Amino acid sequence: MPEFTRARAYLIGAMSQETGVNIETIRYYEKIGLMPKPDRTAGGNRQYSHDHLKRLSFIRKSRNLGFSIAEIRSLLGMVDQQDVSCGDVHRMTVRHLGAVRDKIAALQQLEDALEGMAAKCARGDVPDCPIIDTLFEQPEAAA
Amino acid sequence: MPEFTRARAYLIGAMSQETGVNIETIRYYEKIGLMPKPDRTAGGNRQYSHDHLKRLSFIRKSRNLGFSIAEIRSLLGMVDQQDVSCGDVHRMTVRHLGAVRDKIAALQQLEDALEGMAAKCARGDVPDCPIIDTLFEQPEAAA
DNA sequence: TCTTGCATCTGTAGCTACTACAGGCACCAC
DNA sequence: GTGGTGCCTGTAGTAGCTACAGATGCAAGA
Repeated sequence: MPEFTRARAYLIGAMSQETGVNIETIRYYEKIGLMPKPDRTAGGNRQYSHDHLKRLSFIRKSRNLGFSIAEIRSLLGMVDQQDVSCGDVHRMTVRHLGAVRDKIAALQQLEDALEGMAAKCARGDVPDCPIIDTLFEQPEAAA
Repeated sequence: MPEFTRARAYLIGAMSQETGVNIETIRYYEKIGLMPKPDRTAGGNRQYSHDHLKRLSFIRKSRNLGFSIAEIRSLLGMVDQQDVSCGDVHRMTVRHLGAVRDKIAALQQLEDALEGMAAKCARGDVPDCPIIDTLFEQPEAAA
């Protein structure tokens, strides 16, 4: 990649285009301290460097992987302190993987229940719907 | 079930106990119009009937099945108007089932990606972490 | 030079579905 | 009458944005 590309400065619209992160979201990340305050042009517009771009792309990817803002903050904290221990990152990833698997299991249970309900239903214009009946049954013990 | 049980009145704490819905949440459902305003005791406490209990239990079950408040509102709207067409309910259920399946698929993709990342990682106290490297790669085209 | 139009600015309010609190009553037992 | 519990209202906080309003910046065309 040619040098001038790396040295280029980006306005917020370009950042948004390059990373797919909404302009408002970029400003929001700045506000909550996930992105550092960038330089400004003479007129007051934000001016980003290639490093900013890489960082925003990191955040975007991590968000896509389902990491919370708090988790990304710790990941970036490690990066910022140049104190990246692979063990720590691995632990966070595995913990997160566990949470994702739990979510999948819960949704699969839900899928089964919904399938069962849909199968019971006559679909027609009948007034008595087994789905509604199911939902209107006696309350169970508190979950 | 004996008649006196059906005729009994419940205070908000009892409603919460019977259904497992938080007291604050019950008040919140009243505020947003999902639960009707109940009678009050002389002292001003909410007093619920068995019908209220059934309705709240319906809401709770539907929430557990992942229906949004808006979806529950339409389900209850049909019930309230005694206009429950099984076809409509079935359509809502199937649409919701589709959304749940989409979410499962997305999470499974995420699971794969996280597994891949975790597997690449040496776990040790090495400074160069492949997980971080992966996340810090060039930005892709906007998604 | 003026105008047009797009990009960007700040700041605030809204979204979902709750949850948590503060400060105050009602009611009961002792 | 005092203590404890349950309930009341109203407001603010949570996550992670998104959507405005109203004011500028800036570049290109007439």
